[in-house]
Amino acid sequence: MLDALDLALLEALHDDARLGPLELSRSIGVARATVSSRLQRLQDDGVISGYRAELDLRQAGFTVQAFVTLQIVQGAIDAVRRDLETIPGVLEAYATTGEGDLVCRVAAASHEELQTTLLALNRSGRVARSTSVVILSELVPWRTLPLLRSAATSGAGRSAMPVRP
Amino acid sequence: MLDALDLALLEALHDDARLGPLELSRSIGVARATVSSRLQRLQDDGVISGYRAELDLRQAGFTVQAFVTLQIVQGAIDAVRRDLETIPGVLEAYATTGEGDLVCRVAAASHEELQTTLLALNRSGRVARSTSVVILSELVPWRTLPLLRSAATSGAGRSAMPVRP
DNA sequence: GGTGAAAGGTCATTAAG
DNA sequence: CTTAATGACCTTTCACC
Repeated sequence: MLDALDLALLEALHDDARLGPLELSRSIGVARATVSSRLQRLQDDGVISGYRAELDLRQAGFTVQAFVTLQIVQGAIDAVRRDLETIPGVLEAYATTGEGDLVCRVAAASHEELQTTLLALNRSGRVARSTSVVILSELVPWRTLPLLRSAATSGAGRSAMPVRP
Repeated sequence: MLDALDLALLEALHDDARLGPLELSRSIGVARATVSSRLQRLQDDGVISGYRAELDLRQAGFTVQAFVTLQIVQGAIDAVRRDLETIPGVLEAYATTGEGDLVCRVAAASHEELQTTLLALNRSGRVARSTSVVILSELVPWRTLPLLRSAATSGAGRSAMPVRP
């Protein structure tokens, strides 16, 4: 379980992943060695899975995104997954419950290009039916911290809150 | 438009956002100053929108995710957006075309907790109908590079020195 | 290219559960 | 007694001018 110090580290690194141990230790108010060991633990536990540069697809010219639900023929999920991997416009894909078997997220530079990508999906031969909804606007940008905050031990669980020397 | 050098930078930083200009210049094979100026341009253009630590929700204990489609009452989108922001389990939300007006992604530590979050969504009063599909497995992990590669000007190779126009 | 500043590692000491 | 945090040391490496 995460405590207040873990959460402070995650919050800081969520804003800027390139902050170093020294800067983190100053902004949070704990020793540098403490920051390092906690970060090591978070990485070893896999809570921090990596440090990534975030790319703005819109600024890169891909202004259209859509959620696509696919119904596929029995037992073809793995084949469809391989097909999806070869289509550049597919940003992510998940197997799901419900009427569709699979939901994927697609990006394109224009509606025409989106249509091309959707046709590529259907051309797979293993796709029985597809329905797509186009994203009009972003209401809540991607975030994970509120969820982590709601689960963190509120200070009583572990020892260290920032203590001034 | 992105060229081969931009793409190489984005690929490297997508793997590890904490690489510095020196290490980038070595792995790509261009001068340090070139890397710095290109990075500056990518950031100024907003293509690189930030450097973030990627958190693994599953490792943090949130093993359940779902896509939720909401139909809402006329003109209540903004009110619903504010409601969604207050619910920690909501990871992201988008206004969409189609039968639903809105699609959001929700995470929870268990099916019980997921149900609690779904109930919180419906309790909003402005939600007419909601349908949710639970994510069973991740078929294609989030990626943007294939799309960027497909659009990059396929000019100079990587061993040759890309020259800025 | 040179320089000042961090990163990364180790360790003895201290405090707390 | 076990676990964690601390501050201080070190060397190497990087970022900025």
